[in-house]
Amino acid sequence: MKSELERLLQEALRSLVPAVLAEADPAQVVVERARDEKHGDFASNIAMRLAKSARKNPRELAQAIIAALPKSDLVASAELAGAGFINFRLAKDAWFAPLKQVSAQGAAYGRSNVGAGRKVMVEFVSANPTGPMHVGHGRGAAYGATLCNLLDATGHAVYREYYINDAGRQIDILGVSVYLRYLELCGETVAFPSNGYRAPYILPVAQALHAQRGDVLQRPAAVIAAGAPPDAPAGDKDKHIDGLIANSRAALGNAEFDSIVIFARDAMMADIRNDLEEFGVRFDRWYSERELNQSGAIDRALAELRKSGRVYTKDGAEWFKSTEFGDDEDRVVVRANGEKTYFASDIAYHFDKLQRGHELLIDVWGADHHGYVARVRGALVALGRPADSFEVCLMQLVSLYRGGEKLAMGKREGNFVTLRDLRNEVGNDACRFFYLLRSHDQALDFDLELAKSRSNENPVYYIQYAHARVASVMKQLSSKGFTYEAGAADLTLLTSAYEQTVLTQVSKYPEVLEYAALSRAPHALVHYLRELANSLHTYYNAEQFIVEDAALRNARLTLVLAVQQVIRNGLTNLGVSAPETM
RNA sequence: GCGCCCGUAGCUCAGUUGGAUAGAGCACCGGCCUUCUAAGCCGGUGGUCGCAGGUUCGACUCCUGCCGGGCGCGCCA
Repeated sequence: MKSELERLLQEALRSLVPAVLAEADPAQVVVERARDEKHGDFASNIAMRLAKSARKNPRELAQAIIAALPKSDLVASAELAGAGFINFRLAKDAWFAPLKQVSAQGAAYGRSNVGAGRKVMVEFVSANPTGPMHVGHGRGAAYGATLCNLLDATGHAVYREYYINDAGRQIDILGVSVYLRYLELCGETVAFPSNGYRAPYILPVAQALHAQRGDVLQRPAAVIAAGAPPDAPAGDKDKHIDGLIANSRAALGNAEFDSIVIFARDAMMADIRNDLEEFGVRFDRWYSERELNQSGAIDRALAELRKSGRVYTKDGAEWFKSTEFGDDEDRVVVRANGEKTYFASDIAYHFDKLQRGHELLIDVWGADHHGYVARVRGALVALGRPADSFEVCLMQLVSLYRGGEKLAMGKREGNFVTLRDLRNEVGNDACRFFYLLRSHDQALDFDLELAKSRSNENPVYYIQYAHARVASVMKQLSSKGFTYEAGAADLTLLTSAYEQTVLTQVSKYPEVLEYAALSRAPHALVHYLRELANSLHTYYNAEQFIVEDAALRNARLTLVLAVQQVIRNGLTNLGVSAPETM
C-alpha cells in the first residue's frame, strides 16, 4: 500500500513540467505512516524535500503535486498540511484489503519479495568447540536465527552457516586437556596445566575416549610432561601447555593425537548442535576450519591476495596492508615461522563463501570482535569483491541478573551460566523473546527472575496471551452455537476507533517485516507485536465479539482472527510459540 | 592514547533516508471481573532527549568538541 502511494507520487512528479522536478530522484519519494491519525493514514514530505531545488514554496509545491496526482481507487483524499506535508487518507476498499489478504494468505501474510532472491549467507553463533555455549552465544543464536527468518520472509535466498573453529592452538589445548584426563583414567598421575580446560565437562569426554580406545593411547605421564617447565610462573603457562601438546604429539604420533582432538571436537559439537536444535536454531551447513585448511583454500586465497599487491614481507613474516582499508595497522597473514594466522584462514573462509555464490555475507559477531571487521572486509576488497558484500552485526554483551543481583561469570572457572541452563530455567520462549527484546547494539541485562515470572511484569506472555485469547473466543463461539462464516461478514461495520486501530496495526505487518529485515533489527518486530497485542487487548475489553448480529459478529471475528494470524506469523519468525491456551 | 557501541521518564528501553505535540513497559496513585481467560483494560503522576556549539524551513536523529559508562587494540584463536 505504501509502495502504491509512492508510485502515485512519482507519477505526479513526472507530470509536473519544470525540469527540476522531472529530475528529482524517485528514491526521494517516500511515503510514511502518519504518526498521528489526524494526519490521515499516510504522509509524504516530498514537497519540503524538493522545495529548495525547485525554488518554490513547499506548500505551493505540495498543492501542485496534489493537483497532479493520478486518480486512484486507493486514495480517498490527499490534503496539504502543516509546512508542506501531503496527507493521504485511504479509500474504504483499500482500508479493508489487509483483512482479505490475511485470510487468503494465512501464514504467508506479510511476506514480500523486496529481497528479490538475493543470495545471503548468514554466519552466526560459530562458538568455539571447546566447551558448552554460554548466554552470550545464545544472544547471537536468537538474533541470527530470527534475522534469517526475516530475510527469508522478505524474499532473500538465505543460507545459514556455522563456522567450526577446529584448527589451531585452541583446539589442540582442548585435545591435550581431554588426553590428560584420559591418562588419569589410565591410572597416571598428571599435573594439570592451569590454562588447560579444567571444567567438569571435559571428564565425560575423556571417559568416552577411554571407553572407546581402552588403554591403547596410554603413555606414561612422565613422558608427556618431560621437557615442559613447571606450571608455577604465570608467564610460562603458554609455554607449558604448548610443551605438553608437543610432547603428546611426539609420544602418540600426530595422527593419533589429531584423532583425540577430533574426538573431543565432535563431543563438543554434538553438545552444541543439540543445544541449538533444542533452541530451535538450525543451520544449512557446519563448516570446518580444519577442512578448509586441508582443502588448500587458504593457500589459494593467500596466492590471490599476493597478486593484489597488498601483501609484503617484514621481519620474516607476511603482512596484509589492511591500513589501506581503514584498519589501524597492517596484519600478519603468515608468521615468521611459516605458520598461517587465524586471519589468513578467515580471509580464505570469507572468500570461499563468496565463491560459493553468496552475494551478501552477514556475520553475527560478539562486539569484542569489532576490530576485525575492517581487516576482513579489506581483504575481500583486495580480492576484488565489493565492500558492501560483507556486513557484520555486532552483538553487545549480555549480563545476567537474578533479581537485582548481577551474576559473575568466568569462563576459566567454568562457573559461567550455559545457554542450556538458561533455557532450562526460563524456557525457550522467554529466552528467545528476551534476547530479541533489545537492539543488538544495546548491552542486554537479562533478568532471570523476570523472564521466569508468570506475572504481568513479563512481556512474553502479553503477546502470547493475545493469541490465546482469540483462540478462546473461537471456542466460546461454538459452545454458544455459532459458527464463523467469513462470507457473512460486513467489514464496513468495523468503524469504531478500536477497530480502526487494530486494522491499522494488522496492515502494518508487512512494512514491519521489511523494516526489521533490511535494518537487521529483529527487535522492531518484537515491539510491533507488543503494540498489536495491546490493540487486541484493548479492543477485547471494549467490545463484545460474539454478538447476535451475524454481519457484525463475523466482521469482528474476521478482524480478531487476522490479529491472531499476524501474531502467530510474527512469533514464528521470532522462534516463539503461539499457544492456543494459557 | 586510538577505535567501536551506548547515554531519552525513578528503573529497563523504543524512537525507520532529519519532519507535525518525544513514546512503551515496569514502579507509583485511582478506577474496571454475575457477560468471549483480569497473564487483561482505562485514567493519572513523571522528560532542559549527557553537556556545549554548528548545519537548516525543521535536530532525539547529521557534524565538531567535551563529560560519563561498556568493549577492544597479539607473528593468540
